[in-house]
Amino acid sequence: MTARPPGGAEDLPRYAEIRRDLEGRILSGEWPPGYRVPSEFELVERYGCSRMTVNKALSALAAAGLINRRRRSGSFVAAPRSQETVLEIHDIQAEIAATGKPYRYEVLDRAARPATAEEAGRLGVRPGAQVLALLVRHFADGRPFVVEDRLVDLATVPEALDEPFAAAPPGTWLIGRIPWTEAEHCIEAVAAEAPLARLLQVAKGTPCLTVERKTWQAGSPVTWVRLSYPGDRHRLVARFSPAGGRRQGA
Amino acid sequence: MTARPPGGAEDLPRYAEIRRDLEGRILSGEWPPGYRVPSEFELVERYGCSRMTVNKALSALAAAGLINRRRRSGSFVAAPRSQETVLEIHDIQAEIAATGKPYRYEVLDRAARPATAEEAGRLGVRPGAQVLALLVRHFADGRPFVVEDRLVDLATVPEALDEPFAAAPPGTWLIGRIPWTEAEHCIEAVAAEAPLARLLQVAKGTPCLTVERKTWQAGSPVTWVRLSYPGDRHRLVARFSPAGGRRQGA
DNA sequence: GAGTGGTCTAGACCACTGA
DNA sequence: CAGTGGTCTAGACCACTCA
Repeated sequence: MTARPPGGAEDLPRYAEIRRDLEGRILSGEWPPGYRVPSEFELVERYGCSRMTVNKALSALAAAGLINRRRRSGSFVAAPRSQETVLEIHDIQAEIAATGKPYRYEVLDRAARPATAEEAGRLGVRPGAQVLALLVRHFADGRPFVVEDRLVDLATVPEALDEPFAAAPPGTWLIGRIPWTEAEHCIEAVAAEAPLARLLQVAKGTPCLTVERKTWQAGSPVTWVRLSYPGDRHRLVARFSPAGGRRQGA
Repeated sequence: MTARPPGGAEDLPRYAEIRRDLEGRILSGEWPPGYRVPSEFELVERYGCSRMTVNKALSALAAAGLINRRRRSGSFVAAPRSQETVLEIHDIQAEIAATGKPYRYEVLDRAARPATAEEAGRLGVRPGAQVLALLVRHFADGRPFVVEDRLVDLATVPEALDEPFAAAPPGTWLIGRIPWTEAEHCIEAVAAEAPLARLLQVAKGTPCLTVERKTWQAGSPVTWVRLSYPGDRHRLVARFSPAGGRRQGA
């Protein structure tokens, strides 16, 4: 029963072929939400392969959220999910480098000190905990690109205390040094206050896109950062396809 | 060789246990980027299980981007990835309902007509193609929450032509009716022009967060939508953990 | 050539749960 | 109780690629 389909053997592994086939029926609407997908045994017969192979295809579909599986009942086409997107927020240096424009940054402020109440709340440490506060401005093509306001928890990253961030900006330095296990992002539109407007060289009140990120490692705060982009010079773009093509790394 | 570890049998399946173990070593930094993970055969011996089981754990880690696998060479801990987040953008009705505030919407404009050049560019159809253009305002607690500017490709979704969107707003109607296979998002901060400001009942020039989304089904455009939120009333929040806890459905 | 991952098989036992 | 998925085994062949 290892016969290949004579027509369109597309060189995909068997399980991928099966997955694509089932996926096509779901995405085309031929199998609407709630439809009961054939059982593993039925698919084993239909495709002439072993159960493990069919199972691999079905598990992938379940992981992608296209079907729900229940013992004894079977597998059912899932209701369409909420619009979802994977937003990759790159290292700023890499982001600017990708545009081909010359990159430069300057550390405007750098201070290790006990966290104020507000900073402690942002970073998720107790007030008075030692933090490293940084203010960095990044330039693309000589123009201000983004202002970076950062707090680093010195309890989690003590080696940051002696780092001058002369060779690499804090974001680049931190990534690749501290593996993070959890991150929370908050994206909003704000009007530039006077200090920010001055740093970005825009008029006061200019809409800015801010990305706030809090990062943890195994439950311990690592860093909090707010990136403020001039709204007319930056946008976040993301493309997503639900059929599981996520994560191509690097 | 089916001996269970005597200490902490956590009731996880064997492959999940192995995965967690390896993941812990990677995320803790014990196995730094570039480190060569033991081969499948070594892991088979170490954990006393079959190769398929080890393979399942390693495949999951590779899918999550924590390791790279190369034939003949082995599996290697991947370089930390760019900061990434999964942003779920919910149906507006559901989004407001989640806040507990009363929800209401009104269709301000609804016209089926040939696409202008600009509209055709947005939606990805040829100029003159029949589209349904919609302008909808959503209210939370009686206040304008978001303005929805939408184009629907009538070639892909002909049934939209006869839909008055009286029972449900276009977004809700479309989702659950048209399975989408690909979406592109663009998020930016803009100053509200006069018409938008009037609709949102904010001052002209107020920073607004706009989310533009283009949706395809198997290569055919489905809909283009721009959602404009007053910046001081809305933010996008997302939490992400790289260890694979994505996608809990619904 | 040999080590590695990629895939697949033909079984098996179990847990769960709906009829 | 019987059907379903969840997991696992002990092999196997192959493709690739580094040494």
